[in-house]
Amino acid sequence: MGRQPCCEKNGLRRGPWTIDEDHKLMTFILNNGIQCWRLVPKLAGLMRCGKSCRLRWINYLRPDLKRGAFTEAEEDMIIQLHARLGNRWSKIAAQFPGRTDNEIKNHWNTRIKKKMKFLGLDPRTHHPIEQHHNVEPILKLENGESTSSHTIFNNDKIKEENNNISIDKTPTIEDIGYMMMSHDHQLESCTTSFELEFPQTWIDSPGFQWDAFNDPGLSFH
DNA sequence: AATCGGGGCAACCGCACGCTT
DNA sequence: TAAGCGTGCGGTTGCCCCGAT
Repeated sequence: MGRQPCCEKNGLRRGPWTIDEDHKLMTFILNNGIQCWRLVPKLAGLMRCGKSCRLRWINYLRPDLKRGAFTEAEEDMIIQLHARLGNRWSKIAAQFPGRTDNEIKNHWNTRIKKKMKFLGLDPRTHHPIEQHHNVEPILKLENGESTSSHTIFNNDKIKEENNNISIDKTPTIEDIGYMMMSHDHQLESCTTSFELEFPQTWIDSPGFQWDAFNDPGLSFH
């Protein structure tokens, strides 16, 4: 015997919530609290199923929700928690008061995953995608060519424009980020390459700037 | 100005789990 | 012990917005 659906589907509204529905749900919950989600829509006068009401409340209407973009510290923490917990979004969200599991999951899928791939890390395992440590993140340039962060870092022209960066050391993520932020021209030549530090150290770097990857001239694979 | 495509986010779906009967 | 029920969770979908063409 299969499970009963959580509600009768017939006659119930679906899709985006209206302001009036939000108002009804919020007023009801603030006045009466939540005893049984199945009863909430009936008592609140809503043509929604209880499950939909619960989701709307948790993800959008709760007064303690924190709005706005994720900070770099939050992103770093999400990555660390994901490495430990995997896709247990509710457990991860529990560490972020005011954030929802849905919000964190969406942020992971739309932003952090891409950035990890750029760093040569598998978002599922947090291990390098390649077997070797010298994984080169691949960048696509405006002119359609592909290159790597190594190439950018070792480009003579960029070196000239970033003379505050030593070329005799392994670049830090700050170095790469700085150079990528100022990258507004196409590469003309490649020079010697070097071994990158293990990518995980980039993420752990306290000065790591994700914004470095928003350079309009670059896109991620 | 119109169209297209991609990104981001809200919401839905189905399953799992724990509690009750 | 098994069935029913309510809720939570994670994956997926669909829609809207915005930038590019």
